[in-house]
Amino acid sequence: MRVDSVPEATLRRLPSYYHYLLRLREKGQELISAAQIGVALGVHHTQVRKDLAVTGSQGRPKVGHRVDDLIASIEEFLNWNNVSDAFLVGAGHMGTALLGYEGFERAGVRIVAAFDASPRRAGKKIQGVSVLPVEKFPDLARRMHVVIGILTVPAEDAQGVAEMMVASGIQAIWNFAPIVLELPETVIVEDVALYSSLGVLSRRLAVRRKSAAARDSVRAGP
Amino acid sequence: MRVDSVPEATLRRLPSYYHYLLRLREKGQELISAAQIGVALGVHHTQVRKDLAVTGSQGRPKVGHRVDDLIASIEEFLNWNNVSDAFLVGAGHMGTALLGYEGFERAGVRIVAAFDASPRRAGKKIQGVSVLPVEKFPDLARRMHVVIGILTVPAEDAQGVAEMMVASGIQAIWNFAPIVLELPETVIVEDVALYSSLGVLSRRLAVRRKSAAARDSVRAGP
DNA sequence: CGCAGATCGAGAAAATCATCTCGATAAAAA
DNA sequence: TTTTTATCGAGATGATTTTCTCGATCTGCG
Ligand SMILES: NC(=O)c1ccc[n+]([C@@H]2O[C@H](COP(=O)([O-])OP(=O)(O)OC[C@H]3O[C@@H](n4cnc5c(N)ncnc54)[C@H](O)[C@@H]3O)[C@@H](O)[C@H]2O)c1
Ligand SMILES: NC(=O)c1ccc[n+]([C@@H]2O[C@H](COP(=O)([O-])OP(=O)(O)OC[C@H]3O[C@@H](n4cnc5c(N)ncnc54)[C@H](O)[C@@H]3O)[C@@H](O)[C@H]2O)c1
Repeated sequence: MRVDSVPEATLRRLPSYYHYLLRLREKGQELISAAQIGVALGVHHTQVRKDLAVTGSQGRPKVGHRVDDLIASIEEFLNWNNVSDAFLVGAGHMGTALLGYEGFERAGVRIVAAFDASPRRAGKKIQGVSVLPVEKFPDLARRMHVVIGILTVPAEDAQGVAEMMVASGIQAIWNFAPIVLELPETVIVEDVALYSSLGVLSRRLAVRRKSAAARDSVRAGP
Repeated sequence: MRVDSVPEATLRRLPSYYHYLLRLREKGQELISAAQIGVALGVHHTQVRKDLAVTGSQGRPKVGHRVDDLIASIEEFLNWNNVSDAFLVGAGHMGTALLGYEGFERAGVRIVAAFDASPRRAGKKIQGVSVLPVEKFPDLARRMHVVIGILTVPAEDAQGVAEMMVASGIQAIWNFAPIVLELPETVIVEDVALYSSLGVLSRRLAVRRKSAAARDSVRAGP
């Protein structure tokens, strides 16, 4: 029996519903229909219903869903109401940006310490989070029962650091390095593939230019 | 006739092949089979073949593909060999991290200027890139024919800034804010949904914990 | 030179994901 | 009260993506 039979695509859309709903709540709106969500976020309304259904939230005909309920359901479904501690390794450009961000707490993650191999970085504090020598990671991770690791080291160091994380009890890795980590299947790895996103953008732009050029040459006459 | 009939999933996998191939080349490897790529990156080998096929690259039976050829094909397909200029708006934490990153040039994008609304930031240089007052964006974008915009402002400012970008001739937006932008369909928007990725991670971890707990309670006896 | 083994690539089959259809339901209007 | 209307949710249909199957091709070895 599959415990987790929720489509990955659904999982990826839920956070976007969530942020939209937060904005609605801020504006004081109490009710919302799947159709409205769909229009705002560019998703088909039946898809929105299916997505919301997996969180267990129910809507009422003619009324829609209570914004508060939806927010709570999504939070519970994603486990965003229980904040977990996380360790970050690689306090460079990207690592620093993540450390300075308050938004992750609402997404169930609190970065409680950062680690770096460079003596230049270790010892400092970034946004109130201490940067420690990476050698201290294993011991601290075990003692604090930290199971989430955030990986922001250069690609060539990523595999090694990831193995160290797993050996220290880390169960899930949020990986920013452009490399596919080879780890035991039991470890959850989520890649932030910035290049993928750039690839899509670049390709779309190139196709657009090409078809524009083709149109122009047709217009000019063959 | 659809010009761009390439699955989005393929587009997203290509950069990961690309980085893997770069590492192979560095190690001096000249040939590679689809099966080997598949094993290394966790993709089915027939899928790898289909993906590589869209770039126009051909392999030879019994030998595989030339690493150099594959790299060149992917670069050409994604238009990563033509570097385009880009403007970034929002020189905060995330914006600064992106400005400090040399890797984007290999992905066809060069950030040539940054813009910010805060007088504290405007006027400085970050990693050699000038930060200008955001008011200068429209004029400069037109004059320099910049068509790519990178959006790293807070979510509540994102829609407004995006509209300003589009009004200034921007055709593609790389959006880091957790909001779905409402723009003309002709504008290419690529969302870097960091929260989506965190949602997947969080959910997987929660499911894992739940099933572990269930197992334990069964073991303890019903 | 002919055969064995590895690999490719095209097309069929299967799985997954998105959209469409429709009856049910609750609120509001007649 | 009855009708109308907006919305939900379940199941059928359709589209897309992934995996399977198989014949073709190329290299190296006997
Ligand atoms: N900065 C970006 O905008 C950006 C964009 C896309 C991807 N990335 C990826 O994110 C990762 C980090 O990028 P960055 O720009 O922050 O790099 P960076 O060089 O600024 O930071 C890397 C940090 O990791 C530390 N480090 C190196 N090896 C280590 C080890 N073994 N243990 C602990 N710490 C170690 C370094 O001391 C440094 O502080 C890279 O893999 C990069 O490809 C970054
Ligand atoms: N930092 C992160 O790790 C992180 C993670 C996920 C998402 N994000 C998203 O990225 C965006 C930026 O985050 P950040 O942490 O860099 O925020 P930040 O506050 O550090 O930076 C935002 C910058 O935008 C500037 N700005 C605000 N309004 C502007 C306007 N109208 N025109 C021009 N500049 C303007 C501000 O002056 C500031 O310098 C946010 O939408 C955030 O949700 C950031």
